[in-house]
Amino acid sequence: MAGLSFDEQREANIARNKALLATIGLSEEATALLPPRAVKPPKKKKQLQSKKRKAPTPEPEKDGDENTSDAPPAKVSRVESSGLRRSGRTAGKVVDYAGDGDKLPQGTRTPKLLTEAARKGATRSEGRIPDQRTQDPKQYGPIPGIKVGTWWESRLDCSKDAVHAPVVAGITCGPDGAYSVALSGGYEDDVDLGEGFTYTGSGGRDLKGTKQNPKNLRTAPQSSDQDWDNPFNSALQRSVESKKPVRVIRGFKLPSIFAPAEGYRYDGLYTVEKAWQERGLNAKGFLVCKFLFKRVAGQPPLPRCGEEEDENENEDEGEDEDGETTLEGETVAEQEKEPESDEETKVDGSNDSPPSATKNRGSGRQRRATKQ
DNA sequence: GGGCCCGCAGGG
DNA sequence: CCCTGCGGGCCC
Repeated sequence: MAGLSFDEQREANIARNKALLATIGLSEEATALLPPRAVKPPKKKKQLQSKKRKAPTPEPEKDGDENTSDAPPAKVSRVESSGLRRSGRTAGKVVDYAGDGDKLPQGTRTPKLLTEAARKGATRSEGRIPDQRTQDPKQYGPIPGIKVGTWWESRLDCSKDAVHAPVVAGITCGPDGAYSVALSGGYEDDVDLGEGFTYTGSGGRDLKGTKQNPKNLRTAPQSSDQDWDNPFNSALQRSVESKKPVRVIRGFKLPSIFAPAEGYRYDGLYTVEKAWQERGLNAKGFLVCKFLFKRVAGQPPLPRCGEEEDENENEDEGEDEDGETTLEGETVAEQEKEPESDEETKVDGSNDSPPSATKNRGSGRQRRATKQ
């Protein structure tokens, strides 16, 4: 297996990944049916580029300022507020979360509920992201108060909500498997069918460059084999055995119709069905660790492309597409305590009313295709 | 639009 | 304390 061209190798890998997805009942055809608008017509790019940022505080850092959390509950809508952009490094620099001293006691930490907006089920995270983490990301299953479909502008915001702690890393390790993973592109032979996907592990990247050309990067192209000694990969391997659910977030860079147009979105819980190794799409064909994920049944349907939560508030239980009588009731486990609603009839997410979004942002993010 | 630092959170 | 990791902004 050395004579394959890049494209041939790519096709072979994708075919293999799809075949594995088929073993858990997922096919591309089924995926194509789901939404009315699977294929996205070319859209006209709208400005949307500027990352409006919630106004931090006029004063970069002021000592006094105790408990910043009492911020305005309302806030609402992600008003662009025109200018005002996250001035990265040069500006304030010291962002100092945790405000003054008061580091979390680590062991025992008062839960401290999220803001009203969060509990109410805001699909957007604006205005309610805590300055410092209020919940423990090192727990399996859903994060209390964070609904499926919650969206963040950045990985750091997602981290603050404890859904996926690392800011760069894609996998969070735990004793009985990974707590969470992030799908953000980066590997061309990963296949995302929404209800399931294949995922590539960590390691084998040349972050420090070469001796002659030293670098200090956070991500880089594959330069060696990935192995199971890698703590991230082994964690996902344990997930296969433990069957513990893994929180999944999809990022805007993911080349998939299930990727959010912007930012990062919590897509609920998945289980890792299988772990294996295969040749990656590297010129040298380095080995990569791969994993087969399957979405836990009974969760809100995944939005496609630009359609986040739309207005479809309660679409009743019209058992549409894939839903097909799954519902298992308690199968979803503690997805949330809602004893009254016997059926899944929309557990959470989906409802809510988008403040102003209306998201037309189709953001065409074309399918890969590069790398000819 | 690509290259390049550099901050953040976790683990060893 | 050092290193790693599917970010992200800035500069070129």
